[in-house]
Amino acid sequence: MTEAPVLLDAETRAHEHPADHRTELRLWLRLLTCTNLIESEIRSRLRRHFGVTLPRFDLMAQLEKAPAGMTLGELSRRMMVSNGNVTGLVERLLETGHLERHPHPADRRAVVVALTPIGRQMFATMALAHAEWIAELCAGLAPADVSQLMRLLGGLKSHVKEVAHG
Amino acid sequence: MTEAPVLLDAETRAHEHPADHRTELRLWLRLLTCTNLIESEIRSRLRRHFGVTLPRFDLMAQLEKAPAGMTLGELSRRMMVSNGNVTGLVERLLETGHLERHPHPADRRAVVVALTPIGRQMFATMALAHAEWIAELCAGLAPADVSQLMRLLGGLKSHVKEVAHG
DNA sequence: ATCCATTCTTTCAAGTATAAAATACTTTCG
DNA sequence: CGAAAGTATTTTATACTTGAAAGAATGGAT
Repeated sequence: MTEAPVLLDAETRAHEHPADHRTELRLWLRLLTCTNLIESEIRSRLRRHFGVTLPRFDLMAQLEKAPAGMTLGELSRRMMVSNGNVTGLVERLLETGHLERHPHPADRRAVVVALTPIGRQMFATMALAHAEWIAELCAGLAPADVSQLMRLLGGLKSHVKEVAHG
Repeated sequence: MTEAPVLLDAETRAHEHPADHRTELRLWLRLLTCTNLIESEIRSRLRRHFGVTLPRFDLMAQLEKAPAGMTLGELSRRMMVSNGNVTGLVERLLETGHLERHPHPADRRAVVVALTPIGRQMFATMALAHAEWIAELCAGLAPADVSQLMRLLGGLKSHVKEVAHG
């Protein structure tokens, strides 16, 4: 079974000697760990300080950026979650008075939801704390590290989008 | 409202002029987006190719690394999810014959679960595909980028752990 | 030997999430 | 106009997840 060493380009080599991709796996694991650590810390602080869940905070954050409101489908796309999920989240936020519904001016299928004044006020308070928490959690990185990370993750993000949807 | 410029250390400045932390927020958003994009792509491929959910794959991946099996608590810690969550996942994997239970040799409170031969075989197949998918999704990064990212995320991870638990 | 804090698992309720099918509406084009 | 194609939302079913509480077992201290 011994073979003479042969020069091969990268693609051929990958077919002949299937790489174990160990490095990429470790990177993915670390990326996942970082995200999970931050996310669960934020989740528990939101609950402790404001009695709010992270998905609800995220939904309100999207609406804050659209003062005129947004359709459920638009919310679903921006939050990168399923339609049915958004329906349920909106229902609960309507009950608590943070959101209000309007008919879509042009499209009778669509519903537009927007923050109520109370919801907007509530979100403003939470967003301030949230930004400080994120900064605190990222404080281990020097400013140069932050921009390095932005750049590298930007490249990763656009490549993943290509692979996934392209 | 004009003020004479004053030299302040970082902490004082943060109190006087509460920073908006825009950069850190953008970094967090991008980190989250990258993770979610990859995760949902992997999730849908696992379902399409193997009819398996990501949580179940993750659980099997932990058990693969411990041929003698593992207690539920240990699984819960390594997967960074709640105890009750693991109980449910294990139940379903027992039903499908991928896992088996043994009493813990020394501790009667604990339950040890391990992959069955079928589970191990199944996981081996999936793990191979999974590693290739991750490598494909990371292919946008040069090898130097990968190690840069590893280093930067490593720093972030340890700092977050300190802030969260320390 | 008994108490007690801790650890391990299960259970429960509420909430979050997906996928797939169903329903309702709009636009386009014949 | 009216059918077809496409878009928007809801519904349904199932699965995942957490947080909290409860029960069983352990190990150490008295």
